[in-house]
Amino acid sequence: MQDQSEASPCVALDAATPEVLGDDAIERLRAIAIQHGAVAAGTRIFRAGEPFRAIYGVRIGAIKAIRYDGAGEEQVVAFHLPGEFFGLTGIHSDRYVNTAVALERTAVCGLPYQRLFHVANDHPRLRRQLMRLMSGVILTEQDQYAAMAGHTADARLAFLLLDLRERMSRGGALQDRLRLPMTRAELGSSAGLAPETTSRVFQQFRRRELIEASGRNIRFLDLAGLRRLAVPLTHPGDGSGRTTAA
Amino acid sequence: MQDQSEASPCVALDAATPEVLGDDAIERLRAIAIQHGAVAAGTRIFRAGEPFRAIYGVRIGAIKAIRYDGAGEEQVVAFHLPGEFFGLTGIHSDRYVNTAVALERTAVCGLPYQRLFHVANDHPRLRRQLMRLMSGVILTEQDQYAAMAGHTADARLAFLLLDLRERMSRGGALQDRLRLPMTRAELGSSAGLAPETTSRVFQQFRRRELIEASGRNIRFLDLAGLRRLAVPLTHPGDGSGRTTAA
DNA sequence: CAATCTTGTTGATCTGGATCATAAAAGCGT
DNA sequence: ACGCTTTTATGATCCAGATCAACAAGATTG
Repeated sequence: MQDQSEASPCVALDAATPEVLGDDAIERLRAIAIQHGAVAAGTRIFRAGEPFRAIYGVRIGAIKAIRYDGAGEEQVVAFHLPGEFFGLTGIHSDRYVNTAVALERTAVCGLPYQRLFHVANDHPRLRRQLMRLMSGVILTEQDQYAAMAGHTADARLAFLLLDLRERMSRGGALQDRLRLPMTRAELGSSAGLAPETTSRVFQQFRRRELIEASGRNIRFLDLAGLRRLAVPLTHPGDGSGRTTAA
Repeated sequence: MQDQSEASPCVALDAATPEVLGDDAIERLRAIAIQHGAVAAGTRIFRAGEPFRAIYGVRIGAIKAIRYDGAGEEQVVAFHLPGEFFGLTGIHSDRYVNTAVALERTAVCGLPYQRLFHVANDHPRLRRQLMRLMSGVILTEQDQYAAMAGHTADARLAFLLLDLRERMSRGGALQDRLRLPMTRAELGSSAGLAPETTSRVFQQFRRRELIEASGRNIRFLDLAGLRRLAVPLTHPGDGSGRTTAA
């Protein structure tokens, strides 16, 4: 458990700073958080059907949440990046409904739900933060849904790339280069597209000089062009004029 | 505000009975709940961008949550039926992100969020219930997403019909007849399909004798057949062997 | 460093569903 | 009951993307 990288500790519940939660809450969260060591790509954090115990935060790496579609075909439901939480559907069902798999060398931390709930009993601000967190997940989910339903392959992937770009540069300035943690097939699956289509759309983006891409390394060349292409997720009146999911 | 029909009062937070929450909590919830009178089809409960004040529960009727896609095209994000809550994305954003429109003569009740939160301060069980509620919404959203992404029009609509059937017979026994509160176009939009396609799939279902349908009145003739067709949402290990979203 | 396996690319073909167009029904207001 | 509007049905055409297939390029492993 050599935590040289203290990046995105579990305690930073959806960017909740000590000022937001108060020192005591942070302290107690730190006490119940289970910092798991880094695991290799392909490791399952939990499987669908297992009893629900804890919600998880990503510290470093990336997670995919998948389901097995009738014929055993894997379907990607969501990606989870550092600073984000997953496993929340378990609260309702008392079981995990998705299977969570590490996409690369990944470290997560667990917040046992019962204990988390107890801590929240003493900290109204933590309660508020939890509600915000869950609401944010609903929002992201809806954004995703709205962006995929009834739109072209280019629009979907442009949306996804811009979304990943925002989420992969948590806190820091937005990068114009990034290394995708997932395969084309996984990216496609999450957008309801065949792997071949995903690959072809990437080629198209390259030809149009919207991005550079060699393997999983992406470089954004023309953000405006991509945004024009992507499904515009207008959240009117939020003042920031932002277009992609938070 | 003549509430002759006390069906699905706002207080029954996701099927939370007095035994679950305790009498006092129920009492206080009742005190803050705002029972709105029935409104006509087409009435907007709130608009995207408006400041968030309350979450809403459907008492009677039905709601569609919509977004306006770039060109002003309306996209249905979700339907809300009696006993269900909506507007929860506002918690995160402090603004409503969807527009909520009554599909038919509809009565809703509002739970002002700040007050709800205050009540919850005194009632741990209500807090737990709220978390469950939000988690359940995330789950439903994901189910929807997984059911739509990368599946055929038949599969999507079969899923939707079965899902609506379950949700429209809250509590009571499942009906084999039901009256859809939405048009083909709205149904299609929520599944990412063109209205024409929706209509054609309905015809196909009729020919195959899976359903009877005259206008918005549906009669289920062959549930097993529909289920075979629909995207199977296996939630493994939940014991009930249920297939559609909760 | 081969040998193997996974991932990514590209081509050819085929089809499900969008789109365009038109007509028949339902609703609905008066 | 009568127009008027909205919704539903159905046909014809077209195209985006799935599917099948083959291969190139990285990764991984012994």
